[in-house]
Amino acid sequence: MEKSQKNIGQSDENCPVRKSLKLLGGKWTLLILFQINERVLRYGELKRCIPGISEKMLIQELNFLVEHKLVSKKSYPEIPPKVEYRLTTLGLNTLPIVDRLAAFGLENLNEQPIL
Amino acid sequence: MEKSQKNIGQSDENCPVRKSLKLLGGKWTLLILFQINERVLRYGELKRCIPGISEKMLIQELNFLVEHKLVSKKSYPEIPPKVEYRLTTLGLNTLPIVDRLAAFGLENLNEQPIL
DNA sequence: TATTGTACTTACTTTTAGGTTAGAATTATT
DNA sequence: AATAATTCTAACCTAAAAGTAAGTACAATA
Repeated sequence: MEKSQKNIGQSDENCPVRKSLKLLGGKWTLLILFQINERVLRYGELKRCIPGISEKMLIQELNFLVEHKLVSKKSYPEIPPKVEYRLTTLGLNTLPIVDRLAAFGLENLNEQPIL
Repeated sequence: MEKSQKNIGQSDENCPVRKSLKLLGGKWTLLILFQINERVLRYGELKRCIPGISEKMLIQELNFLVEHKLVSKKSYPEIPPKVEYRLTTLGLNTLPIVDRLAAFGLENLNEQPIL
C-alpha cells in the first residue's frame, strides 16, 4: 500500500465517529439532548424528565453542553431563579442520532432485560 | 395528571434511548461495530483498524459484543490461530446509528479540535 | 421567624473504565 | 533451541466518571 493512499477503514483521531463519540459519548449526554428535544425546559422540569440522574451530573452535563454549543441557556433575574434550556442548531443536529438510537431500542430491545 | 396517563417525555428505565445506550454506550462499542461494518475481519486486522485501543479492551469489547449477539465469531482450528468476526443481523441494525454519528461528525466537527 | 422554592455548588467517596505488562498456547521456521 | 506468528488471559494499577450528601442564596409566604 502506498503511503499516499487513504487509510480506508482506519479510525484514527480524525475519524468522524470518534470525534462525535468524544463529544456525545457521555453516559447522560444523548439522553439529555433527547429529552430537551424541540422543547424549552426549565432545570427542574428536565430533572423530573430524567429519573435517576443526580443534580450534580445534570448540572455538570448541562454546563458541558452549553460550553460546547449544543444547548443554550437563558437565566431570568428572578427569585426563586428560573433558567431555561433549549437546543441550539448544533444540538438539533444531534437529534437524528438519538432518533436512530430510540428506533433501535424499540425494534430490537423489547421487553428483554439484556443488561 | 392522572395516574393512568403515559409519562410523555419521561425517561425511565424502559426508555428505548436508555436501553440502547446501556448496550452501545461503551467507549469503543460503536466504533468497533462501525469498523467491522459489512466486512469479515480477523482479530489482528480489526486491531489495526482501531489505532489506540489496547488488546485488553478490544478483546473485552468483542466478547461483550458476541455475548450480546451483535457480533458473531468464527474460530478456525489452525496454528497460529485464526478468528473471524462479523456483524449479526442485530449488529447490522446498529449501523444506521453509527452512520448518523459519522454524518454528524463530518458535517459539524470539521477540523476544529473541540475537545 | 421558620419554611418553601429554585438552581445550583462543594467536598468527599465509590465505582467503573481503561491502561500496562507479562505470559500462555501451539506449530512452523530458522 | 530459539524465534515468530496469532489470539487471547491474567494480574495489577490508575484515572476518570459518577454517586452522595450537605450546603448556599434570596425573596416570598405562612
